[in-house]
Amino acid sequence: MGGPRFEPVRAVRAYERVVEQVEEAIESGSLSPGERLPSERELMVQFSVSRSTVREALRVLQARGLVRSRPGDPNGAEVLPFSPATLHKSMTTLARVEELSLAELVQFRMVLDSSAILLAARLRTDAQFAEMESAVAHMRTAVETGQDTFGEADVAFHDVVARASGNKLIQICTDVVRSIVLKLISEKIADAPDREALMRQSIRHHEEVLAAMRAGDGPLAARLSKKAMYDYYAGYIPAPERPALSALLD
Amino acid sequence: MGGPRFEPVRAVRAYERVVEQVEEAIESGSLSPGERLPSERELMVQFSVSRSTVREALRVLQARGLVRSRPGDPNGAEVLPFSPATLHKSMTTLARVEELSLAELVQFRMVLDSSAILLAARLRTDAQFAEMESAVAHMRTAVETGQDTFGEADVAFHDVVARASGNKLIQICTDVVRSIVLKLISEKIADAPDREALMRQSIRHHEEVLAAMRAGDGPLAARLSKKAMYDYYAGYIPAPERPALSALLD
DNA sequence: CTAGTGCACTGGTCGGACCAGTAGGCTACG
DNA sequence: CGTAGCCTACTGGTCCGACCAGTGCACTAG
Repeated sequence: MGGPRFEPVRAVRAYERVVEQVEEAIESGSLSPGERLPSERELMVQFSVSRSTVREALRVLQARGLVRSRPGDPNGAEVLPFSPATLHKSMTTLARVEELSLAELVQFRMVLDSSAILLAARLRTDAQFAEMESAVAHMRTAVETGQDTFGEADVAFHDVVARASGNKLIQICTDVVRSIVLKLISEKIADAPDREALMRQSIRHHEEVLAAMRAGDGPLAARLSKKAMYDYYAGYIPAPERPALSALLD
Repeated sequence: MGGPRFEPVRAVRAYERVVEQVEEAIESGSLSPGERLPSERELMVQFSVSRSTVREALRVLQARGLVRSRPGDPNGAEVLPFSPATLHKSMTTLARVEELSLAELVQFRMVLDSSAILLAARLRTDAQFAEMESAVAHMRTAVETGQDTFGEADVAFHDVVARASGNKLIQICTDVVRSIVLKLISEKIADAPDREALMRQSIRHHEEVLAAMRAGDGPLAARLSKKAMYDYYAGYIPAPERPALSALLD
């Protein structure tokens, strides 16, 4: 010990340095969404690398959701506003590769959703509360008239709640996890024999949550929402995993 | 309406189809972590595309954290086990580009951590509980002896808890968000004038949480953990954002 | 049997070429 | 004079062939 600590000189590839520079420019704000990068042929001059290298760098940036390029576009690649698409992508592969069970996903939804409701109970605006009410009303009419928009209305409800929580991270993760869960069990839901009963029960639960929020009782609303989601999804989850789910219920 | 619904024929690029096929092979399990892809020159024969196209596809796969390639390796690219690295990456850029505030990140940690504790209170093994106790003990000795390992021990504690929750998603997200938060305020923490007082208070809070878990009172442990994290981080958060944070406290 | 040396691969980079698109300026027609 | 249509100068997407610096393994010389 003592003596100068030399760092291992990892061979840094040319395209990586291109990625770094562009990334830096974007994250520092000197390149804003909507702006255009120079053309590939221009970039290869500026970075003094070959076009292959420029293209590989652009592929990486594109994979990270930072830019998009369109063939034939007289301008260069477009700098994109951040979207949770890549977050969504990596979480989806996480779910598939890492064998995330449906139970874990639903459990995570319960956590996120109940927290969002707890926050929304205190921080929501009246307009947002009205949105929630109209979403639930929409759920009800969907069931009454036999329309197939129950799911959409349900999603809309939870979207407003997530927005009202004021936490973008909660909002994004809610969105991502929900879409994964829905994709996993969309067929099962459609085939459920007691589907209408489940929907009616769900509506009741949503109304109870709204009532608690109206009364200003955030913790109660949060608890109710966990219970609601548990009741809605428990049927699709293997019995041995249900105890872990119900462990979330106070 | 009526008539055949034609889908817009989005020009699908060659390298994308290569990506899809390899991704499919990996996620379906026919290509397991540790296995090797054929060499680039072999792939360009199998897919009958040029090497440039193969390389662009590999860059995308690499950016998604699915494979890694090393120059000179006689074997092809290596299929990687999933790692939250890309999740971490996209969340970090989210934090930088989308202006995720420190308050939101800490709030999210409070949500994740308290839920993990709620679950761990019921699902933990005795060995895991012993690990938690030893982590807290380590925190204490670090403060007593003036060692700089308080942070590590703290991280170790929350790591055990996340593991004990039995939910891999909670575990991964906890890890990612925590490292981002720590990076954001590592300097501030080191410079805090009342640092030792904060540490002692934090230890007390951890012990209270442990006591509640020992008593089997998960909800209490969860509530205490939220309070603990709030007290520990509130000082670093601008006053106007603190109400949103404390809204999580029951 | 071991230590050293090639060799036959690997991925990384380069340069040049062609294609199918697009956008905008220009021309020719109304 | 205005507009519809073409034309050109770009763009990104793909291909090819070449070279380099590494790596591992087989082979050879000790």
